Amino acid sequence: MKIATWNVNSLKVRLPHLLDWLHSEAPDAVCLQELKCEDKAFPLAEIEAAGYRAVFNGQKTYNGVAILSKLEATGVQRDIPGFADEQKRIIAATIGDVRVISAYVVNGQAVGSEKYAYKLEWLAALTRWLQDELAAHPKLVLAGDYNIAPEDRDVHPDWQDEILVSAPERAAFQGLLDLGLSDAFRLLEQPEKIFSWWDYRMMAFRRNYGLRIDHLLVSQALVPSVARCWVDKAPRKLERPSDHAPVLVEIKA
DNA sequence: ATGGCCACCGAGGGTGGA
Repeated sequence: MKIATWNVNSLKVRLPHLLDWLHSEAPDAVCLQELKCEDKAFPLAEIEAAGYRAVFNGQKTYNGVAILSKLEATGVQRDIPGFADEQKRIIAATIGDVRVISAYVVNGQAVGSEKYAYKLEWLAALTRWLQDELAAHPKLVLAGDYNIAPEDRDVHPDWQDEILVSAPERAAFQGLLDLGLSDAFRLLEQPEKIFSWWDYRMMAFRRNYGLRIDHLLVSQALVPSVARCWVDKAPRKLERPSDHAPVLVEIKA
């Protein structure tokens, strides 16, 4: 089973890239973030024509998440239960025997800002909810744009901002790992300087000035089955790309 | 020179992203 996460930065703009990529990579499930479209504008017909079902939680202009899958998605949950939030950042569904969550973590803008406080509150609520999800679903993948680079090796050294790498953000990421989740990417040998996001400016992609902020966390029951985890840089090289590249994990049957 | 790009909304520049 191949599961992917991809912040598409506008589903409308990136739909041609997404459809081509679904055809070439044929993932079993894809978690999307930053749809930036309302549910009524979701391009369901095009995605179904590509051989995928879709569940989604969209909003106008900002945020928005979806899960595409070849098999039917059941037990769909939108948003974090008990956490009042206008922003559409979570959708969860069961595909086969795996619980899949597509998460778009708050960016936070700047350390100490109101948005930063919201980021930490949101992550705390996510972590509380994940305890219940893990208890109910031993096989679970928490996939998404975390807006956190977990370690220094996940950051190009020229990154000067505190946001995305601050100690409280990294502690929140560790809090998710402490639930019994593992960063699939770090379960395996990896090359150095692998990133999942590159700024549109400064020729950052060409220079590989990036951050690894898109992650696939897997529950303990899945750890022995993780065969491969990688970033697919190909879509980032296309004309008018998302600033994020998709990240994939291969899970043995 | 403390920006540079991209997408959004909406009709032009402000906001947000990371």
